[in-house]
Amino acid sequence: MSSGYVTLGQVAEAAGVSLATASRVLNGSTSTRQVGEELRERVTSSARALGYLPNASAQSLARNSSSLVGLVVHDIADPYFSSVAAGVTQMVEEHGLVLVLGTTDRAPGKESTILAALRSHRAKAVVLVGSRSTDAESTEQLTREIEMFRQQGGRVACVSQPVLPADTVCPDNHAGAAELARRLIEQGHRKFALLAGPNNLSTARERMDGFHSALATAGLEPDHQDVMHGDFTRDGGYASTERLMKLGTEATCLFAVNDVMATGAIAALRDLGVQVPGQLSVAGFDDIPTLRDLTPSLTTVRLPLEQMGRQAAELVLGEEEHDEPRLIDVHGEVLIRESTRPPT
Amino acid sequence: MSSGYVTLGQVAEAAGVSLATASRVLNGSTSTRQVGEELRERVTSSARALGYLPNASAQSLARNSSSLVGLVVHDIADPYFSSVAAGVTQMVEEHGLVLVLGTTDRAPGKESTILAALRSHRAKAVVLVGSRSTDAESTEQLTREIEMFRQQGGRVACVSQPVLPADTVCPDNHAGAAELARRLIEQGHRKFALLAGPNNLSTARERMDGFHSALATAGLEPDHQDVMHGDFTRDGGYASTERLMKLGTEATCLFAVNDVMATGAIAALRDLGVQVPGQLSVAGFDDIPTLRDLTPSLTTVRLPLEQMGRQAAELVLGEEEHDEPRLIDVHGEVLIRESTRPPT
DNA sequence: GTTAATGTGGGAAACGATTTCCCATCACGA
DNA sequence: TCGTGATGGGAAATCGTTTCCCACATTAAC
Repeated sequence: MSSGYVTLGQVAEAAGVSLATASRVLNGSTSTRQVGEELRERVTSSARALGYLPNASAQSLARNSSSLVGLVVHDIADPYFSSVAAGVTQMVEEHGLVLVLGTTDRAPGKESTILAALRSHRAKAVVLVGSRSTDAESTEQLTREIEMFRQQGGRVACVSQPVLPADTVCPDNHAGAAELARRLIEQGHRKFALLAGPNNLSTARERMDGFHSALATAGLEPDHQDVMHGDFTRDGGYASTERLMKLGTEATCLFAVNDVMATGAIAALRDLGVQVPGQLSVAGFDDIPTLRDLTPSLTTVRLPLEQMGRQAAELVLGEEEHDEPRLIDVHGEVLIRESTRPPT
Repeated sequence: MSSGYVTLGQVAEAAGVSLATASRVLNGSTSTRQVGEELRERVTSSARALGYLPNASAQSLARNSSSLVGLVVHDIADPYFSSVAAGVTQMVEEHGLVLVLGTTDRAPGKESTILAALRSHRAKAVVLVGSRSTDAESTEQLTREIEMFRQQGGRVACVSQPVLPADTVCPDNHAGAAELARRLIEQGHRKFALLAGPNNLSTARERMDGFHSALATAGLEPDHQDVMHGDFTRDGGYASTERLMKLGTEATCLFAVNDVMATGAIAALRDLGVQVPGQLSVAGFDDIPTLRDLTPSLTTVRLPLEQMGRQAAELVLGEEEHDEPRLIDVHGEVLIRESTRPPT
């Protein structure tokens, strides 16, 4: 008591039963095994009396599986990730499991490191969020790591990473961006500037491609559009926009491939004295909840971020063990708001 | 190999040494024990060759301590918490440890549950973030749980929870709010409306008290100010503001005790057709990074959220074991921006 | 009235590491 | 040559649970 730990042995002793019996009782009846009503009562009551708390490490060791579930994101302060994380967290706790959060800081090898740690802890499952750079070497390493994780009985799901061999919840970036482009063209825009993010990120690339393909369909020459690459962050958007404006552009509408960059773009334009949407329209992608109160409100493509997190978690926490990877397609809804308007 | 696991025993066998020696090598020499250079080499190389990954559960069991560090927040999607979380995460990973994230959803008993789970996992430390309701019963239970956590060798730090018996990183809410009030009075405001949040939350209460005390000092009657209580969320701020305006107020400035509520307030005012700051000034508290691009930009009190997270983590991950709780006071910097201006 | 089937409980071997003893071996000085 | 340390390495206990397997009843079946 003084030193802190109450073991199952002590509970068993106090209840006058064997270790095995005590374990059986506390595990909520191991399958078909029955334990007498009276003994069951004796065990539970002395467990409660002693304040017994099972040693999770010992359980994991014996069962060769823990109650840990991993979640890997690039940056938890980024509202995109924290929204998805909220969904994942919710489901994980609902299942009575414990969430382990790993952040990569967008460093290439970090995911593998985190996955190894989860493997070492015998984690039940892991949810990988966010498109990664398509760097061949680290992708290969990650794939290997995922394979090992699976072999150890762990389950893997991804959000927005269609490349990886695992269950995936993925927004239809291409269609969403294309639809957005159509709507903007409908508004009268003909010349666009694109804040494209890092060009080796699948998400960024898909959104750009979708946008471009809609332009092509409308008979507009994608090649004539200005494209700026930069960080997927608010500051990245700010910097890219500054660069863009310094270079000069004829665009009447700026499409940032995510809301966070669009926010940076609007800030940059304000600092440069460019009216939004008066002189330049701005559109984003994601519909980040925290950014919904921006003025002007962002025209964007709404993604159910939290729900995507929940779905991904369900994919790995659910009963059924599928053998081939499942893909949940998420539809994005175009929202035309104040930040875009027909060009003058 | 096929079934997935490589144990230390296999590594030892491959290297032709005993389990003990292999362990000593891989633990980086247990204190004074030396292992021959040649053997050391043989062990590490066959560990690498076999792809040995220590079983964290087994290690925890043997050492009676794991590499897990807990972080408890109310809601990870709330940018206040995700900012602090980013700081904590950073330090935890820097120390080569693994972060466990628990969220309470603002439910009273949840923290204790999470703490018990961490105890069960023999977590090294835990950081508790966010003021809790001053509900006597659950506070007592939490205090007990913290005490047990400590007895098991775990360390505890809090952010913004000055009540609890543990190392704490706490903003000086009173002083910050008071300073803000002074600056607003300086601008010419005399009549304020307060969005106070839940009135049993220490943070909300302190900020309100600080604000009020500055008013009193300035010879203004705090009692004459309008006060609205409500959720600490964006929607809570929105709802409270609607109520406030419906009731009517003579205030020229609205102080929301956090930025998230202030954002809701501005949204509500916009929907009601009230100009900010033209007809009504609005001020917040925290300086949430994601909300810095709001228009009008928020007058607020800047808190170094991420740094606070880092400091809390350091408190509990650092070398020295202090016996009496330390308190790190965080100063908030008043930022007068666009959302407030002298009343007309 | 034996035998089989069933239901209950305990004993003891895992699980995979760490760590404490204890035993070789070797070198060195007396 | 014989202690006497020092040094490197192995055997085994230990951590707290789970679980396989066996023993003993009690009852059912033939």
